[in-house]
Amino acid sequence: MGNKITTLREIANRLNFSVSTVSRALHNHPSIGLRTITRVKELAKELNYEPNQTALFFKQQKTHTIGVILPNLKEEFFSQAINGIEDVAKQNKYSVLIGQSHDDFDQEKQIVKAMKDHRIDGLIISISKQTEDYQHITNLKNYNIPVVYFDRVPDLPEVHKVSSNISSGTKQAIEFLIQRGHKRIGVINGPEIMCSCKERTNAYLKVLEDKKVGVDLSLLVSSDLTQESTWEAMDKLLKLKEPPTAIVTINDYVALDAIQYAKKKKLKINNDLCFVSYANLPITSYLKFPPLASVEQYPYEQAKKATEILFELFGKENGETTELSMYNNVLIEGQLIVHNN
Amino acid sequence: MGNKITTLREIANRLNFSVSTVSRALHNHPSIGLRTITRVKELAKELNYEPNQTALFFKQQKTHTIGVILPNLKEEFFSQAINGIEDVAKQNKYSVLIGQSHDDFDQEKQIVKAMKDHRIDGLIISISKQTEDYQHITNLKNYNIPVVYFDRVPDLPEVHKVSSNISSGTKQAIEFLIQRGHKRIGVINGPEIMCSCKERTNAYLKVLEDKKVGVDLSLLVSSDLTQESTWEAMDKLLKLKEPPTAIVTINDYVALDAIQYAKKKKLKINNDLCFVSYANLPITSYLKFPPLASVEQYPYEQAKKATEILFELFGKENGETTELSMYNNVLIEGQLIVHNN
DNA sequence: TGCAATTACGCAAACAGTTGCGTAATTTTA
DNA sequence: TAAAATTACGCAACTGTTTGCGTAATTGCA
Repeated sequence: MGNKITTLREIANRLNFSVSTVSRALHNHPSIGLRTITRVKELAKELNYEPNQTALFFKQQKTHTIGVILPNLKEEFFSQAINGIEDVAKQNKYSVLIGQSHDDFDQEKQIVKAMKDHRIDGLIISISKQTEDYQHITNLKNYNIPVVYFDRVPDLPEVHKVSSNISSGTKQAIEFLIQRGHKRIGVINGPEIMCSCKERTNAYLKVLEDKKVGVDLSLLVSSDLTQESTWEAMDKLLKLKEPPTAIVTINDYVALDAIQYAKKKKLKINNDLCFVSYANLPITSYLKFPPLASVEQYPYEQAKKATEILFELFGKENGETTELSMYNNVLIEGQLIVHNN
Repeated sequence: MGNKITTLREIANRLNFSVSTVSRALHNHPSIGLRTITRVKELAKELNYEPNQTALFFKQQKTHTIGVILPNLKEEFFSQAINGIEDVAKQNKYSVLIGQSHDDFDQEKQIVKAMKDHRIDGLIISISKQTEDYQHITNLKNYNIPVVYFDRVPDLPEVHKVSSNISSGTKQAIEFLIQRGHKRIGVINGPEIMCSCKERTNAYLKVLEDKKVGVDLSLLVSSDLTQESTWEAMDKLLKLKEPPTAIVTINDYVALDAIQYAKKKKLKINNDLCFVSYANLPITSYLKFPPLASVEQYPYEQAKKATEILFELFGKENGETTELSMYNNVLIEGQLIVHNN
């Protein structure tokens, strides 16, 4: 089927009209006669004409495409986030270009560059755990590409971001454990460069203070989110003279690895040692030893909100948004979900 | 930062050259003098010139973008597949436009249309479980957009496809169960319109025949992959006068739901009732009651191979590939993985 | 019948880049 | 010193579409 793709010119030639007349006819421009409009539209339908979007994109300097960069799609947290993004994008007739950084800074930079070259209209990004330097991203404003960060957001004032309220989530988690009688509560946090981690630490300390529970800084350890690193963190905690009776982990995946380690050490999960984490992944319902509770962070809503903000930014475009108050910094409230199986 | 994006014209104007000279200078065209090349390149670097890819794409009628449509990203099978696609795309300096059909035929059609409008250079698709009619996809050849199906492939001869060898996988699964003494082996298959399901049924029947095990067709039930449907299927199987002692399910997710149901019925998993499934998801290692074994289907390799085929097709482009022998139909061998926890 | 108003359409530029062809200027060769 | 060869660059077309402006043809009205 050597079918040629129909263009305006094709239609114009066949009807002996100019390309501009055909274009206007298809758009019901008032300056075009009814008979002409009818003839053009008939032939257009017959030839199955569809405007070449790439030409349009090129002309109007818009690609109707948003870029999404996240650490990975394997974690259900992020695949749910994608749903939120896709839904909003679809409503606005936008397509989604996707890239996984695999938590690698260089890959993240590469993807940003590729997306910039593709002239995406905007970017939604959850930064890699290695990312400390945001130039490759902030640089996008030179290309008039707005950026909204979500979940893993940088600690910068002049950016748009949506993230989970780690403080309140942590408060819920720790208070839950204190209420159940725990006094030595360990924390397996993530890499310190992730700004949510500082927040988690601060919130932890504040709750202990408020509740008059003594603080022991050796209960605070961190993992780079790999299994080995989590096991090392567990090792540190369990080797303390007074090991914790409960552990809060940065997310469910780390919790799973930590639980596995505890099991290997013959500890009774949620008995000798309780776990609470963040994310509340659906798979936990099938798990042998799920965390006792998990802070639901509503990835769909976070991502949806981030995308909505991006589309708002498309609307503005015009003036300088240099006023600090113009930057969105949305916090989504998490909620502690207690598992009962 | 009202930074304008630098164009060839900008450089040309500043140096009093023509746009074409600048373009050629940047490409080291032999007809351009060395001094000119140097001056142009200097200014280009200074102004941070980067060619407008959309203009290029438009001119060469290529978008350097491949579309990927799959049922969802939530299933780890598909998110691993995406990795295979992304890796090959990246090597070829291509970007990936993604869309989830959510197993809905209409959404699938919509996404195909959107991607066609975006003039993707090629499509990789794993069809929705509702899809019986492939016109919206085959129609893409009118736009010279090659398509490669993977995993969930249609039963058509004149298409390129990569899928798992269900027959051999099923053979391994059933023989494994027979070897362990099972004689009444149930099957929870997927919707009949999925062509892998027929294959699974046929392979099942063939193995039973080869091994001289009697066939009872009431042991063959199907689920539409939702939890409710799987539970109904389980209900049918367990209510048989002679219920099965082992069940093979179409994938791990269905297995998990089936196992949950069996548990509710107070059956001892992998004791009263054994499960074997397909996919071998990593999460099963954390599970309370994982299937006894699962046929690994290598989604990364499947998707990678599909993408490689797509890029080969980009190479051809030229003549009609109407010869049936020209169509790729790759089967990836699965392997039964026995879990031991 | 002549002039204004209206209708109906085409020309060309614009978006950013590439490229065949043409040509002026310079250098080489006879 | 004139012709030939080479060097160095510009013009214009092309990708498909939209749109400001201009103009020819038709109609209305006096």
